[in-house]
Amino acid sequence: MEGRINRIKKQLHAQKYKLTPQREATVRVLLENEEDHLSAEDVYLLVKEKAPEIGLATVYRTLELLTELKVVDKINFGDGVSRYDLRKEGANHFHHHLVCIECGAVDEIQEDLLGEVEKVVERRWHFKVMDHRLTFHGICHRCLEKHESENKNDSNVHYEHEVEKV
Amino acid sequence: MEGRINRIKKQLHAQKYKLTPQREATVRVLLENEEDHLSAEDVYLLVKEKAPEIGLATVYRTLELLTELKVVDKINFGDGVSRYDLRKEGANHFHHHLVCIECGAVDEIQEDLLGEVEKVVERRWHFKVMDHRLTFHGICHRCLEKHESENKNDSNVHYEHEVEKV
DNA sequence: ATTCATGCAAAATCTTTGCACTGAT
DNA sequence: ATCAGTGCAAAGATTTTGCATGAAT
Repeated sequence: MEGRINRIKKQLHAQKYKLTPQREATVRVLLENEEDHLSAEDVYLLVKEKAPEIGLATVYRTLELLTELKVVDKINFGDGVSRYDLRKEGANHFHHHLVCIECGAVDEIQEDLLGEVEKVVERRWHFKVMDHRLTFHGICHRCLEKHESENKNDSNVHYEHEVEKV
Repeated sequence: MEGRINRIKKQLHAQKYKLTPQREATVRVLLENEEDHLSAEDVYLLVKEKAPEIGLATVYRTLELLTELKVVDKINFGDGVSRYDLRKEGANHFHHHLVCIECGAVDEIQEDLLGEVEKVVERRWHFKVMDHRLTFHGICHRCLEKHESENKNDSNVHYEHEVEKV
């Protein structure tokens, strides 16, 4: 982990930015919650635990900076907030997401599934692909399993019979 | 076009909603600007031309309703606003987008390029895919062509020689 | 009459900005 | 002394909500 912080530090220096204590605390929070998709507010609250004096505006400014440097990706799943997702080191593509429409869980796919598709796009649409965003909406494996066990007992439930409230 | 409006009307009625004049005006604007990716504000301004008394809140409520009915898709390209994109009739998948990072143009791909990829996701991640969002970021064919003609004259420019300001 | 939808304005959210101040060269 | 970076509060922007009014059965 120290290694990754150091490399981010170098990236900052290369562009004449400093790794201030506030920025470092923010980066650490992102590294420690790599699996999650934190909003700016989420990051702020977590950073506050280590560095209580930090301001929300600084968090926003840091996240913007990290987005510029492509250390994180700013994503949007359709609720009103932007979320920030650390890039895997050496990843030249943005990983994909599986959003469960039942429980809201967001899982990640690291593999690049789009190699062939990108070739098609470059050839057929004459479009130079630099990056991509791919999100699937559907039902996650956990919810699917839950349904299977429920269905053992529910196979002849009739919702039409629901009692109307008077 | 009248046919499409009628079908949308039926979809509304099926869910006990009415096609009020305001809703109809909103739908017409969407149909007339099918190629674009209008924000709520954009829609509001266009609807106002036909029905000047309409309120912005009604436009928001109508767009929300149409999103629920899957007549439109609510999308987000990362600027702060939601955009609304009419679904092609009969399309069971959401079309893809090509966003140019130079000129900002957004082109659409109607073809479904993800059939194989979705099968992989369902098998390998045990995830039931219901819908997807795919956006490529890169350089569109217009900008690429512009570069090619510029490069005829620019092939030996050296940016390192830029003069520093004192 | 009742119910659904509307317009307006106010409120709520999320994000950005202005400004005075601090801390490191 | 300079200058990037910070915290705070205010402003901005987008979207949602409360409520009185209006239209349609």
